[in-house]
Amino acid sequence: MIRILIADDHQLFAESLALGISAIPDLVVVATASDGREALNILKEQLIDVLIVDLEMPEVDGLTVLRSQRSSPPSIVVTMHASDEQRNAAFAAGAAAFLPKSTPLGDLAAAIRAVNLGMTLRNNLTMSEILDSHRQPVLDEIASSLTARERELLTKMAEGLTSTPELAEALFISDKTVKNHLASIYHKLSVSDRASAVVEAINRGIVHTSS
Amino acid sequence: MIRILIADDHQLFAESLALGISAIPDLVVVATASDGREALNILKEQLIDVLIVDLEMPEVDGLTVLRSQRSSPPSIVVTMHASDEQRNAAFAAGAAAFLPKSTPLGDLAAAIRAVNLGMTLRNNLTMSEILDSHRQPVLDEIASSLTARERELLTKMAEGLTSTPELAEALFISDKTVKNHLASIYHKLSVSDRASAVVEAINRGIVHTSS
DNA sequence: CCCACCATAGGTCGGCCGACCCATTTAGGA
DNA sequence: TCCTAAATGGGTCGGCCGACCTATGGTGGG
Repeated sequence: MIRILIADDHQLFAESLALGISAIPDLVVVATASDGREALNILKEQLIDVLIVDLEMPEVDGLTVLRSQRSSPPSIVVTMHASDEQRNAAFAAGAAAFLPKSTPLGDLAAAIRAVNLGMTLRNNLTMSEILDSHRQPVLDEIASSLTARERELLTKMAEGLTSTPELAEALFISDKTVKNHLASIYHKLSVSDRASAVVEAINRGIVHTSS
Repeated sequence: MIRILIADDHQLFAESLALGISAIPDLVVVATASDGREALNILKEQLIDVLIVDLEMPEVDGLTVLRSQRSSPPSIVVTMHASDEQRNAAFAAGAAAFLPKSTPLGDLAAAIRAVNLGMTLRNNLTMSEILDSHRQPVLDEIASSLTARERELLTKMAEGLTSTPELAEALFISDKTVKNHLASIYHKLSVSDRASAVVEAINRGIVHTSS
Protein backbone atom coordinates (compact mmCIF):
# COMPACT_ATOMS: atom_id res chain seq x y z
CA MET A 1 0.00 0.00 0.00
CA ILE A 2 1.61 3.21 -1.20
CA ARG A 3 0.74 6.37 0.75
CA ILE A 4 0.49 9.43 -1.43
CA LEU A 5 0.38 13.16 -0.82
CA ILE A 6 -1.00 15.36 -3.57
CA ALA A 7 0.05 19.01 -3.57
CA ASP A 8 -1.82 21.13 -6.08
CA ASP A 9 -3.59 24.44 -5.72
CA HIS A 10 -6.25 23.39 -8.21
CA GLN A 11 -8.60 21.69 -5.84
CA LEU A 12 -10.76 20.23 -8.55
CA PHE A 13 -7.72 18.50 -9.90
CA ALA A 14 -6.27 17.46 -6.55
CA GLU A 15 -9.48 16.07 -5.15
CA SER A 16 -10.48 14.34 -8.34
CA LEU A 17 -7.08 12.81 -8.72
CA ALA A 18 -7.22 11.66 -5.12
CA LEU A 19 -10.47 9.88 -5.84
CA GLY A 20 -9.12 8.40 -9.02
CA ILE A 21 -5.97 7.12 -7.40
CA SER A 22 -7.77 5.75 -4.39
CA ALA A 23 -9.81 3.58 -6.69
CA ILE A 24 -6.60 1.68 -7.35
CA PRO A 25 -6.19 -1.09 -4.78
CA ASP A 26 -2.57 -0.62 -3.79
CA LEU A 27 -2.57 3.18 -3.76
CA VAL A 28 -3.93 5.50 -1.11
CA VAL A 29 -4.04 9.27 -1.06
CA VAL A 30 -3.58 10.14 2.59
CA ALA A 31 -3.74 13.90 2.15
CA THR A 32 -3.98 16.75 -0.28
CA ALA A 33 -2.33 20.15 0.07
CA SER A 34 -3.24 23.29 -1.80
CA ASP A 35 0.11 25.01 -1.46
CA GLY A 36 3.72 24.21 -0.77
CA ARG A 37 3.71 25.28 2.83
CA GLU A 38 0.82 22.98 3.66
CA ALA A 39 2.57 20.18 1.81
CA LEU A 40 5.73 20.61 3.87
CA ASN A 41 3.74 20.51 7.08
CA ILE A 42 2.03 17.31 6.10
CA LEU A 43 5.33 15.76 5.08
CA LYS A 44 6.65 16.44 8.56
CA GLU A 45 3.65 14.97 10.30
CA GLN A 46 2.62 12.03 8.19
CA LEU A 47 4.25 9.03 6.64
CA ILE A 48 4.29 9.66 2.93
CA ASP A 49 5.66 7.21 0.38
CA VAL A 50 5.21 9.25 -2.77
CA LEU A 51 4.64 12.96 -3.28
CA ILE A 52 2.75 14.23 -6.28
CA VAL A 53 3.38 17.92 -6.70
CA ASP A 54 2.43 20.68 -9.10
CA LEU A 55 5.18 23.12 -9.93
CA GLU A 56 2.90 26.13 -10.02
CA MET A 57 1.57 26.90 -6.57
CA PRO A 58 1.06 30.07 -4.55
CA GLU A 59 3.30 30.91 -1.59
CA VAL A 60 5.77 28.04 -1.64
CA ASP A 61 6.03 26.51 -5.09
CA GLY A 62 6.72 22.93 -6.11
CA LEU A 63 10.42 23.38 -6.74
CA THR A 64 10.91 24.79 -3.29
CA VAL A 65 9.13 21.82 -1.78
CA LEU A 66 11.31 19.45 -3.74
CA ARG A 67 14.54 21.20 -2.80
CA SER A 68 13.72 21.35 0.88
CA GLN A 69 12.82 17.69 0.90
CA ARG A 70 15.29 16.34 -1.55
CA SER A 71 14.55 12.70 -1.98
CA SER A 72 12.95 11.89 1.34
CA PRO A 73 9.75 10.81 -0.34
CA PRO A 74 10.30 10.20 -4.04
CA SER A 75 8.36 12.88 -5.87
CA ILE A 76 6.44 13.03 -9.10
CA VAL A 77 6.06 16.43 -10.69
CA VAL A 78 2.91 17.01 -12.68
CA THR A 79 2.50 20.14 -14.69
CA MET A 80 0.44 21.49 -17.52
CA HIS A 81 3.28 23.40 -19.13
CA ALA A 82 5.71 20.60 -19.79
CA SER A 83 8.69 22.59 -20.99
CA ASP A 84 12.24 21.34 -21.04
CA GLU A 85 13.29 24.02 -18.60
CA GLN A 86 10.68 22.90 -16.13
CA ARG A 87 11.66 19.34 -16.67
CA ASN A 88 15.31 20.00 -15.99
CA ALA A 89 14.53 22.19 -13.04
CA ALA A 90 12.34 19.48 -11.56
CA PHE A 91 14.96 16.78 -11.82
CA ALA A 92 17.65 19.16 -10.57
CA ALA A 93 15.48 19.77 -7.53
CA GLY A 94 15.23 16.07 -6.82
CA ALA A 95 12.12 14.89 -8.67
CA ALA A 96 11.89 11.21 -9.50
CA ALA A 97 9.49 11.69 -12.39
CA PHE A 98 8.08 14.49 -14.50
CA LEU A 99 4.67 14.11 -16.14
CA PRO A 100 2.37 16.47 -18.01
CA LYS A 101 -1.23 16.64 -16.90
CA SER A 102 -2.22 15.09 -20.20
CA THR A 103 -0.90 11.78 -18.89
CA PRO A 104 -3.49 9.00 -18.63
CA LEU A 105 -4.40 8.01 -15.11
CA GLY A 106 -3.10 4.50 -15.56
CA ASP A 107 0.37 5.72 -16.49
CA LEU A 108 0.51 7.89 -13.41
CA ALA A 109 -0.38 4.88 -11.29
CA ALA A 110 2.45 2.89 -12.78
CA ALA A 111 4.83 5.81 -12.31
CA ILE A 112 3.84 5.98 -8.64
CA ARG A 113 4.70 2.33 -8.17
CA ALA A 114 7.98 2.77 -10.00
CA VAL A 115 9.26 5.76 -8.06
CA ASN A 116 8.09 4.13 -4.84
CA LEU A 117 10.60 1.40 -5.58
CA GLY A 118 13.33 3.99 -5.92
CA MET A 119 13.36 4.33 -9.68
CA THR A 120 13.87 7.62 -11.42
CA LEU A 121 11.91 8.14 -14.63
CA ARG A 122 13.99 10.58 -16.62
CA ASN A 123 12.52 9.91 -20.00
CA ASN A 124 9.31 8.59 -21.39
CA LEU A 125 10.93 5.63 -23.03
CA THR A 126 12.20 3.92 -19.93
CA MET A 127 8.91 4.78 -18.35
CA SER A 128 6.70 2.71 -20.57
CA GLU A 129 9.01 -0.24 -20.08
CA ILE A 130 8.93 0.07 -16.36
CA LEU A 131 5.21 0.49 -16.23
CA ASP A 132 4.38 -2.93 -17.57
CA SER A 133 6.55 -4.74 -15.08
CA HIS A 134 4.57 -3.60 -12.10
CA ARG A 135 2.43 -6.05 -10.34
CA GLN A 136 2.35 -6.53 -6.63
CA PRO A 137 2.45 -9.38 -4.12
CA VAL A 138 2.44 -8.31 -0.47
CA LEU A 139 -0.34 -10.21 1.17
CA ASP A 140 -1.55 -9.67 4.68
CA GLU A 141 -1.91 -12.45 7.22
CA ILE A 142 -5.42 -13.36 6.32
CA ALA A 143 -4.59 -13.38 2.66
CA SER A 144 -1.59 -15.61 3.18
CA SER A 145 -3.60 -17.97 5.35
CA LEU A 146 -5.51 -18.92 2.25
CA THR A 147 -4.27 -22.05 0.57
CA ALA A 148 -3.23 -22.12 -3.06
CA ARG A 149 -6.40 -23.93 -4.03
CA GLU A 150 -8.52 -21.40 -2.22
CA ARG A 151 -6.84 -18.54 -4.04
CA GLU A 152 -7.43 -20.37 -7.29
CA LEU A 153 -11.10 -20.47 -6.51
CA LEU A 154 -11.17 -16.76 -5.71
CA THR A 155 -9.33 -15.98 -8.90
CA LYS A 156 -11.83 -17.95 -10.96
CA MET A 157 -14.68 -16.17 -9.25
CA ALA A 158 -13.08 -12.81 -9.99
CA GLU A 159 -13.06 -13.90 -13.62
CA GLY A 160 -16.77 -14.41 -13.53
CA LEU A 161 -16.99 -18.11 -12.79
CA THR A 162 -19.15 -18.00 -9.72
CA SER A 163 -21.45 -21.01 -9.84
CA THR A 164 -20.50 -24.31 -8.27
CA PRO A 165 -20.49 -26.34 -11.51
CA GLU A 166 -18.41 -23.69 -13.30
CA LEU A 167 -15.82 -23.71 -10.56
CA ALA A 168 -15.79 -27.48 -10.36
CA GLU A 169 -15.14 -27.74 -14.06
CA ALA A 170 -12.49 -25.03 -14.02
CA LEU A 171 -10.52 -26.71 -11.24
CA PHE A 172 -11.23 -30.31 -12.27
CA ILE A 173 -12.75 -31.24 -8.96
CA SER A 174 -16.20 -32.24 -7.77
CA ASP A 175 -18.95 -29.88 -6.77
CA LYS A 176 -18.59 -31.04 -3.20
CA THR A 177 -14.94 -30.09 -3.05
CA VAL A 178 -15.71 -26.68 -4.44
CA LYS A 179 -18.22 -26.13 -1.67
CA ASN A 180 -15.71 -27.31 0.91
CA HIS A 181 -13.11 -24.84 -0.32
CA LEU A 182 -15.68 -22.09 -0.38
CA ALA A 183 -16.67 -22.78 3.21
CA SER A 184 -13.03 -22.51 4.20
CA ILE A 185 -12.66 -19.23 2.32
CA TYR A 186 -15.76 -17.81 3.97
CA HIS A 187 -14.39 -18.65 7.38
CA LYS A 188 -10.99 -17.07 6.70
CA LEU A 189 -12.41 -13.92 5.14
CA SER A 190 -15.26 -13.63 7.63
CA VAL A 191 -17.95 -13.63 4.99
CA SER A 192 -20.78 -15.97 4.15
CA ASP A 193 -21.39 -15.78 0.45
CA ARG A 194 -19.58 -15.72 -2.87
CA ALA A 195 -20.24 -12.07 -3.67
CA SER A 196 -18.76 -10.84 -0.39
CA ALA A 197 -15.84 -13.20 -0.74
CA VAL A 198 -14.94 -11.75 -4.12
CA VAL A 199 -15.25 -8.19 -2.81
CA GLU A 200 -13.02 -9.02 0.15
CA ALA A 201 -10.48 -10.75 -2.04
CA ILE A 202 -10.26 -7.79 -4.37
CA ASN A 203 -9.98 -5.28 -1.56
CA ARG A 204 -7.25 -7.29 0.09
CA GLY A 205 -5.30 -7.57 -3.13
CA ILE A 206 -5.62 -11.34 -3.16
CA VAL A 207 -7.01 -11.24 -6.64
CA HIS A 208 -6.90 -8.58 -9.32
CA THR A 209 -9.48 -7.15 -11.62
CA SER A 210 -8.94 -7.51 -15.29
CA SER A 211 -9.45 -3.85 -16.05
CA MET B 1 -30.04 11.12 -13.61
CA ILE B 2 -27.90 13.90 -15.04
CA ARG B 3 -25.81 12.95 -18.07
CA ILE B 4 -22.51 14.77 -18.24
CA LEU B 5 -19.88 15.30 -20.90
CA ILE B 6 -16.42 16.40 -19.80
CA ALA B 7 -14.26 18.16 -22.38
CA ASP B 8 -10.69 18.75 -21.25
CA ASP B 9 -7.38 18.04 -22.91
CA HIS B 10 -5.73 17.25 -19.59
CA GLN B 11 -6.48 13.58 -19.33
CA LEU B 12 -5.45 13.31 -15.71
CA PHE B 13 -8.01 15.92 -14.88
CA ALA B 14 -10.77 14.66 -17.15
CA GLU B 15 -10.46 11.04 -16.12
CA SER B 16 -10.18 11.80 -12.47
CA LEU B 17 -13.13 14.11 -12.54
CA ALA B 18 -15.16 11.52 -14.39
CA LEU B 19 -14.16 9.07 -11.72
CA GLY B 20 -15.30 11.49 -9.11
CA ILE B 21 -18.65 12.30 -10.54
CA SER B 22 -20.09 9.16 -12.01
CA ALA B 23 -20.83 6.97 -9.07
CA ILE B 24 -23.09 9.53 -7.52
CA PRO B 25 -26.43 7.95 -8.12
CA ASP B 26 -27.95 10.90 -9.91
CA LEU B 27 -24.87 11.91 -11.89
CA VAL B 28 -23.24 10.01 -14.69
CA VAL B 29 -20.35 10.94 -16.96
CA VAL B 30 -21.41 9.61 -20.30
CA ALA B 31 -18.23 10.54 -22.12
CA THR B 32 -15.04 12.53 -22.00
CA ALA B 33 -13.54 14.50 -24.89
CA SER B 34 -9.98 15.73 -25.17
CA ASP B 35 -10.68 18.54 -27.61
CA GLY B 36 -13.53 20.70 -28.80
CA ARG B 37 -14.13 18.87 -32.02
CA GLU B 38 -14.57 15.57 -30.24
CA ALA B 39 -16.90 17.27 -27.80
CA LEU B 40 -19.09 18.61 -30.59
CA ASN B 41 -19.34 15.18 -32.16
CA ILE B 42 -20.43 13.61 -28.93
CA LEU B 43 -22.97 16.38 -28.36
CA LYS B 44 -24.51 15.56 -31.71
CA GLU B 45 -24.71 11.85 -31.07
CA GLN B 46 -25.56 11.54 -27.44
CA LEU B 47 -28.04 12.99 -25.07
CA ILE B 48 -26.10 15.28 -22.73
CA ASP B 49 -27.66 17.18 -19.85
CA VAL B 50 -24.66 19.15 -18.66
CA LEU B 51 -21.41 19.97 -20.40
CA ILE B 52 -18.25 20.58 -18.40
CA VAL B 53 -15.69 22.28 -20.59
CA ASP B 54 -12.19 23.67 -20.29
CA LEU B 55 -11.58 26.92 -22.13
CA GLU B 56 -8.06 26.01 -23.17
CA MET B 57 -8.09 23.14 -25.61
CA PRO B 58 -6.25 22.35 -28.83
CA GLU B 59 -8.01 22.60 -32.19
CA VAL B 60 -11.45 23.78 -31.20
CA ASP B 61 -11.42 25.62 -27.89
CA GLY B 62 -14.06 25.81 -25.21
CA LEU B 63 -15.53 29.13 -26.27
CA THR B 64 -16.08 27.84 -29.76
CA VAL B 65 -17.89 24.83 -28.42
CA LEU B 66 -20.09 27.03 -26.28
CA ARG B 67 -20.93 29.42 -29.09
CA SER B 68 -21.82 26.66 -31.52
CA GLN B 69 -24.05 25.03 -28.96
CA ARG B 70 -25.42 28.02 -27.19
CA SER B 71 -27.51 26.78 -24.33
CA SER B 72 -28.57 23.42 -25.72
CA PRO B 73 -26.95 21.62 -22.83
CA PRO B 74 -26.26 24.04 -19.99
CA SER B 75 -22.50 24.31 -19.71
CA ILE B 76 -20.07 24.75 -16.87
CA VAL B 77 -16.74 26.30 -17.77
CA VAL B 78 -13.76 25.28 -15.69
CA THR B 79 -10.45 26.98 -16.15
CA MET B 80 -7.21 27.44 -14.33
CA HIS B 81 -6.73 31.06 -15.28
CA ALA B 82 -9.87 32.59 -13.88
CA SER B 83 -9.62 36.10 -15.22
CA ASP B 84 -12.51 38.50 -15.54
CA GLU B 85 -12.08 38.56 -19.29
CA GLN B 86 -12.41 34.79 -19.47
CA ARG B 87 -15.36 34.91 -17.17
CA ASN B 88 -17.17 37.48 -19.27
CA ALA B 89 -16.27 35.72 -22.46
CA ALA B 90 -17.62 32.45 -21.10
CA PHE B 91 -20.96 33.90 -20.11
CA ALA B 92 -21.18 35.84 -23.36
CA ALA B 93 -20.71 32.55 -25.18
CA GLY B 94 -23.57 30.99 -23.27
CA ALA B 95 -22.01 29.38 -20.23
CA ALA B 96 -24.28 28.69 -17.27
CA ALA B 97 -21.47 28.69 -14.73
CA PHE B 98 -17.82 29.61 -14.55
CA LEU B 99 -15.56 27.92 -12.04
CA PRO B 100 -11.80 28.00 -11.53
CA LYS B 101 -10.06 24.68 -11.12
CA SER B 102 -9.34 25.67 -7.56
CA THR B 103 -13.01 25.04 -6.82
CA PRO B 104 -13.64 22.28 -4.29
CA LEU B 105 -15.04 19.16 -5.86
CA GLY B 106 -18.23 19.40 -3.86
CA ASP B 107 -19.10 22.79 -5.25
CA LEU B 108 -18.83 21.49 -8.75
CA ALA B 109 -21.31 18.72 -7.97
CA ALA B 110 -23.78 21.24 -6.65
CA ALA B 111 -23.19 23.46 -9.67
CA ILE B 112 -24.00 20.57 -11.97
CA ARG B 113 -27.36 20.05 -10.31
CA ALA B 114 -28.06 23.76 -10.34
CA VAL B 115 -27.36 24.38 -14.01
CA ASN B 116 -29.22 21.22 -14.92
CA LEU B 117 -32.29 22.84 -13.42
CA GLY B 118 -31.79 25.83 -15.66
CA MET B 119 -30.03 28.13 -13.24
CA THR B 120 -27.22 30.39 -14.28
CA LEU B 121 -24.51 30.83 -11.68
CA ARG B 122 -22.98 34.21 -12.28
CA ASN B 123 -21.47 34.50 -8.87
CA ASN B 124 -20.00 32.20 -6.32
CA LEU B 125 -21.99 29.51 -4.63
CA THR B 126 -22.06 27.60 -1.43
CA MET B 127 -22.84 23.93 -1.64
CA SER B 128 -22.27 20.40 -0.49
CA GLU B 129 -22.40 16.80 -1.60
CA ILE B 130 -19.78 14.25 -2.34
CA LEU B 131 -18.67 12.05 -5.13
CA ASP B 132 -17.19 8.74 -6.04
CA SER B 133 -15.62 7.36 -9.06
CA HIS B 134 -15.70 6.27 -12.63
CA ARG B 135 -13.55 5.71 -15.60
CA GLN B 136 -12.18 7.17 -18.71
CA PRO B 137 -13.10 6.88 -22.34
CA VAL B 138 -16.70 6.51 -23.25
CA LEU B 139 -18.72 4.84 -20.61
CA ASP B 140 -19.97 1.80 -22.44
CA GLU B 141 -23.58 1.39 -23.32
CA ILE B 142 -24.24 -1.34 -20.85
CA ALA B 143 -22.84 0.64 -17.97
CA SER B 144 -24.86 3.71 -18.78
CA SER B 145 -28.01 1.66 -19.31
CA LEU B 146 -28.02 0.98 -15.60
CA THR B 147 -30.33 3.21 -13.65
CA ALA B 148 -29.23 5.28 -10.69
CA ARG B 149 -30.87 2.89 -8.26
CA GLU B 150 -29.27 -0.09 -9.89
CA ARG B 151 -25.84 1.45 -9.55
CA GLU B 152 -26.58 2.21 -5.93
CA LEU B 153 -27.25 -1.45 -5.38
CA LEU B 154 -24.02 -2.43 -7.09
CA THR B 155 -22.11 0.08 -5.01
CA LYS B 156 -23.52 -1.32 -1.80
CA MET B 157 -22.65 -4.82 -2.89
CA ALA B 158 -19.11 -3.72 -3.65
CA GLU B 159 -18.97 -2.45 -0.08
CA GLY B 160 -19.82 -5.89 1.19
CA LEU B 161 -23.57 -5.62 1.61
CA THR B 162 -24.62 -8.56 -0.49
CA SER B 163 -27.64 -10.11 1.21
CA THR B 164 -31.16 -9.07 0.36
CA PRO B 165 -32.06 -7.72 3.83
CA GLU B 166 -28.80 -5.76 4.06
CA LEU B 167 -29.46 -4.12 0.72
CA ALA B 168 -33.08 -3.43 1.53
CA GLU B 169 -32.10 -1.69 4.74
CA ALA B 170 -29.32 0.28 3.09
CA LEU B 171 -31.62 1.64 0.40
CA PHE B 172 -34.74 1.97 2.54
CA ILE B 173 -36.81 -0.24 0.27
CA SER B 174 -38.45 -3.63 0.62
CA ASP B 175 -36.79 -6.96 -0.03
CA LYS B 176 -39.00 -7.41 -3.06
CA THR B 177 -37.79 -4.22 -4.66
CA VAL B 178 -34.20 -5.20 -4.05
CA LYS B 179 -34.78 -8.46 -5.87
CA ASN B 180 -36.50 -6.63 -8.71
CA HIS B 181 -33.54 -4.29 -9.13
CA LEU B 182 -31.14 -7.21 -8.97
CA ALA B 183 -33.04 -9.03 -11.67
CA SER B 184 -32.77 -5.95 -13.86
CA ILE B 185 -29.04 -5.70 -13.18
CA TYR B 186 -28.51 -9.35 -14.04
CA HIS B 187 -30.27 -8.88 -17.31
CA LYS B 188 -28.27 -5.80 -18.28
CA LEU B 189 -24.92 -7.25 -17.25
CA SER B 190 -25.70 -10.70 -18.63
CA VAL B 191 -25.10 -12.47 -15.36
CA SER B 192 -27.29 -14.45 -13.04
CA ASP B 193 -25.99 -13.99 -9.54
CA ARG B 194 -24.69 -11.33 -7.17
CA ALA B 195 -21.05 -12.38 -7.24
CA SER B 196 -20.83 -12.17 -11.02
CA ALA B 197 -22.69 -8.89 -11.01
CA VAL B 198 -20.14 -7.33 -8.65
CA VAL B 199 -17.26 -8.66 -10.71
CA GLU B 200 -18.77 -7.28 -13.89
CA ALA B 201 -19.48 -3.93 -12.28
CA ILE B 202 -15.92 -3.60 -11.05
CA ASN B 203 -14.40 -4.63 -14.36
CA ARG B 204 -16.59 -2.18 -16.23
CA GLY B 205 -15.66 0.62 -13.88
CA ILE B 206 -19.24 1.04 -12.72
CA VAL B 207 -18.20 0.68 -9.11
CA HIS B 208 -14.88 0.86 -7.34
CA THR B 209 -13.18 -0.99 -4.59
CA SER B 210 -12.73 0.74 -1.27
CA SER B 211 -9.00 0.18 -0.97
C1' DC C 1 7.53 -41.60 12.87
C1' DC C 2 3.63 -38.90 13.85
C1' DC C 3 0.62 -35.20 13.60
C1' DA C 4 -1.20 -31.36 11.38
C1' DC C 5 -2.96 -29.68 7.34
C1' DC C 6 -4.43 -29.81 2.76
C1' DA C 7 -7.18 -31.63 -1.17
C1' DT C 8 -10.43 -34.55 -2.23
C1' DA C 9 -15.35 -36.36 -1.82
C1' DG C 10 -19.88 -37.59 0.11
C1' DG C 11 -24.37 -36.64 2.73
C1' DT C 12 -28.26 -33.76 4.68
C1' DC C 13 -31.15 -29.85 5.14
C1' DG C 14 -33.12 -25.29 5.88
C1' DG C 15 -33.28 -21.14 3.70
C1' DC C 16 -32.24 -17.71 0.56
C1' DC C 17 -31.77 -16.79 -4.15
C1' DG C 18 -33.10 -16.10 -8.94
C1' DA C 19 -36.81 -16.60 -12.61
C1' DC C 20 -41.18 -15.24 -13.93
C1' DC C 21 -45.45 -13.38 -13.05
C1' DC C 22 -48.16 -8.94 -11.88
C1' DA C 23 -49.66 -3.91 -10.36
C1' DT C 24 -49.22 1.17 -9.26
C1' DT C 25 -47.28 5.75 -9.32
C1' DT C 26 -44.34 9.23 -11.02
C1' DA C 27 -41.42 11.62 -14.04
C1' DG C 28 -39.22 12.77 -18.20
C1' DG C 29 -38.66 12.38 -23.24
C1' DA C 30 -40.93 12.49 -27.96
C1' DT D 1 -49.94 15.65 -24.43
C1' DC D 2 -48.91 10.82 -24.49
C1' DC D 3 -46.14 7.08 -23.48
C1' DT D 4 -42.17 4.86 -22.04
C1' DA D 5 -39.33 3.79 -18.30
C1' DA D 6 -38.05 3.83 -13.56
C1' DA D 7 -39.08 2.80 -8.77
C1' DT D 8 -41.79 0.67 -5.74
C1' DG D 9 -44.14 -3.61 -3.84
C1' DG D 10 -46.32 -8.22 -4.12
C1' DG D 11 -46.66 -13.55 -5.05
C1' DT D 12 -44.88 -18.29 -6.21
C1' DC D 13 -41.61 -21.87 -6.74
C1' DG D 14 -37.74 -24.78 -8.03
C1' DG D 15 -33.14 -25.08 -7.10
C1' DC D 16 -28.77 -23.82 -5.62
C1' DC D 17 -26.32 -22.23 -1.78
C1' DG D 18 -24.18 -22.33 2.75
C1' DA D 19 -23.73 -24.75 7.38
C1' DC D 20 -22.39 -28.83 9.52
C1' DC D 21 -20.48 -33.43 9.75
C1' DT D 22 -17.69 -37.32 8.28
C1' DA D 23 -13.91 -39.66 5.74
C1' DT D 24 -9.52 -40.82 3.15
C1' DG D 25 -5.07 -40.20 1.02
C1' DG D 26 -1.01 -37.34 0.58
C1' DT D 27 2.69 -34.23 2.23
C1' DG D 28 5.70 -31.96 5.20
C1' DG D 29 7.64 -30.53 9.78
C1' DG D 30 9.23 -31.75 14.13
